[in-house]
Amino acid sequence: MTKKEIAVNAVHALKKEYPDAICSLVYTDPLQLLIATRLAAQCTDARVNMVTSSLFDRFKTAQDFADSTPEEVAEYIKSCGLYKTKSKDIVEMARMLCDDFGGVVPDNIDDLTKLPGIGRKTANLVCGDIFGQPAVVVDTHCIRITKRLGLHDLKDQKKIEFALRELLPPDESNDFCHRLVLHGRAVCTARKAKCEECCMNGFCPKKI
DNA sequence: ATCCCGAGGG
DNA sequence: CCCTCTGGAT
Repeated sequence: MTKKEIAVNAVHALKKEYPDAICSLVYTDPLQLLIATRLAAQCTDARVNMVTSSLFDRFKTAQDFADSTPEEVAEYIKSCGLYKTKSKDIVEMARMLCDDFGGVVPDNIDDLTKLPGIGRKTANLVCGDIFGQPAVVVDTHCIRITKRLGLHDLKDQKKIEFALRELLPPDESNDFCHRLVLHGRAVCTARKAKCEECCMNGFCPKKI
């Protein structure tokens, strides 16, 4: 089976298994998704949702964050880990949003990745979920599962993103990535993948 | 001990 | 490419 055939099979199998490709991060506007995704680094989204609940109660706009300090933001997000860089990034990002983007979250990868702490994963997620653009969100689950499926044997996140872009239908890629996260948590887990109950067991080469 | 919807620097 | 940042859960 070619990589493209495996990719098409995977898209269909996951669509059937997870009909709604839900983002499990809780947010009500673009800025909240931007921040929640930044907080998700090396942290479960369940915990991210716990801290953003009170964080977004205290800070409503980019200006609110810009007027604060990394020290204050850190108090809210400490339990997410990596809190020094995250809190610094969030305040500096908010200040750049206010200074250079009118306090509005930009709608393209190039501008988003100019923001401190915003890399390709977060930028793609925002472009896909907020602005409805074709996006390939390469996170830890995406990297692991697509590798096991034999869709690539790469390590560099950006290379994986572009490799998958060649294999996935543009209008399917965003939902596909969301479903990889759901599948990565429930079945194709990092430690002991539950291949017996996997909907892709029939065609996955299991390159674990 | 190892992993969690990463990003930036060397 | 690699490493580091970090608390919490398993």
